[in-house]
Amino acid sequence: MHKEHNLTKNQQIIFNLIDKSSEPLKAYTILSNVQKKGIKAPLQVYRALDKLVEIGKIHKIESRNAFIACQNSSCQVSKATAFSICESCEKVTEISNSNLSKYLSNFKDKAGMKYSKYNLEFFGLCKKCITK
Amino acid sequence: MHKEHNLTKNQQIIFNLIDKSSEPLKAYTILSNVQKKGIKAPLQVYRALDKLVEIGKIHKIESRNAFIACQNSSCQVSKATAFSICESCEKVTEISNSNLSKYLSNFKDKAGMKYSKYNLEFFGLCKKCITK
DNA sequence: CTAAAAAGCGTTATATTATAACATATTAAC
DNA sequence: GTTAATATGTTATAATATAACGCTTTTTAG
Repeated sequence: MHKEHNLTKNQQIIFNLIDKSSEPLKAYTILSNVQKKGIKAPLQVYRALDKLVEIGKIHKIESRNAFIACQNSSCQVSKATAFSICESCEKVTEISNSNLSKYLSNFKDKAGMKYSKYNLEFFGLCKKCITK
Repeated sequence: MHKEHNLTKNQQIIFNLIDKSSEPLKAYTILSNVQKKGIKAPLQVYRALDKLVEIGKIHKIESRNAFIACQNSSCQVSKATAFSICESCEKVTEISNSNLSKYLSNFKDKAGMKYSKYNLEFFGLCKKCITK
């Protein structure tokens, strides 16, 4: 079992929005969607995002500057993340593959660097978009 | 053999700067360093960067919004990139490991997506920083 | 060759993403 | 119940990136 994080009000509002979204959300999209709930400033959004990323409830898709909810119950802290990104429809899916994560977590480069984290983004066309 | 790209003046100026740098450079750092050479506006920098990325002469480190020269003669088009990033000194190295690239290029996820590209960033502490 | 297409350039303005700084409030730990 | 840590609200601003326009140069195909 992992530590339960009791989200604060702002964190909960923002997590709920991201969690129910079918696509990654950008910070200012989030802002415009939560203004009716009293979150008025970018910084309020970024602070909540920072915390949610830190505790692994959401992930940042670096190539898109957007955020999605963690779809992988085992990555409570986001130290090993992999995503597939459709370059046509922009659908993003978190990849949960123990073979892949094992391979990458054990990867050693020749420079002798000690890795504590990785992020992998695959790009291509999803099934739907291939046939278009 | 791959296609030789003749860089234009702006592209060459900017590539030279990135290539001789020991660390990833940000767009506005680049701008301030090439103003004496007549490149005055952000867009001139971004256009050159876009092209240099497209032809594989440089790569963007997504987590840092910064650019480094390709250190891997075989990746003329940047479709398969991997980097190690030291979270202490911010040193970035391009990983050139045929086992890794083979593994990732052949990776198939269960969603049946066809991948044409990937980018992997490892984070940790480099040898120097571990002992500090 | 040479005309047409493609790529690049220079410039101004502006959009988008993210953080600094400061005062106050809430929560958790002892 | 005081203290330390975390979170909040707010204003301002920094940092990153693109839109739109007109013009020039280079490449390509006939």
